[in-house]
Amino acid sequence: MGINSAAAGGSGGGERSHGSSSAAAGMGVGAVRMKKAAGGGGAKARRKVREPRFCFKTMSDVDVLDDGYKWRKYGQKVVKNTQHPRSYYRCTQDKCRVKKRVERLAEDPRMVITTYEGRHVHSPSRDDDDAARASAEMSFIW
DNA sequence: CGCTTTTGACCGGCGC
DNA sequence: GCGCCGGTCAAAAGCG
Repeated sequence: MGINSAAAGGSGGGERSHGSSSAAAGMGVGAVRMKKAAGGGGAKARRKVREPRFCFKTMSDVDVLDDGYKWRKYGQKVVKNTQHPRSYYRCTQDKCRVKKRVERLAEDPRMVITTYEGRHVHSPSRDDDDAARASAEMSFIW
């Protein structure tokens, strides 16, 4: 078995609670930053309502599992609370601004926390190809 | 050829 | 008031 989802609460989903303490200083700090060359910075006003973020604990040896979407890595940074680097992924779909955050646990390198932010606006590719069922097990949870 | 990936730098907001 | 952290963007290079 390559995939074992231990989503705490899974669908229940109240995962966004976050301990808040640990990384505390940082969790909700610099999250909204616009372009750096916005031209003097200014004129920036985004929706005050943010998409809920779903945290999922996935047990796998690889960082990214094919959940049916295409992801493009756009950044990697190391967090203090974690001894491993955190990876940032973004959906490359046409209008899908969904963001995915992958963090590796220090105590359990084989366990990774996948945080999905935003909602997809198109259907997964797996609906067309059965072969993609590689993660069919995952779809059960979704 | 197209797309993806990698690193660095910068900034934003909060905390103390 | 200042420092700190995390997060995102930008560009370039390599590969299929």
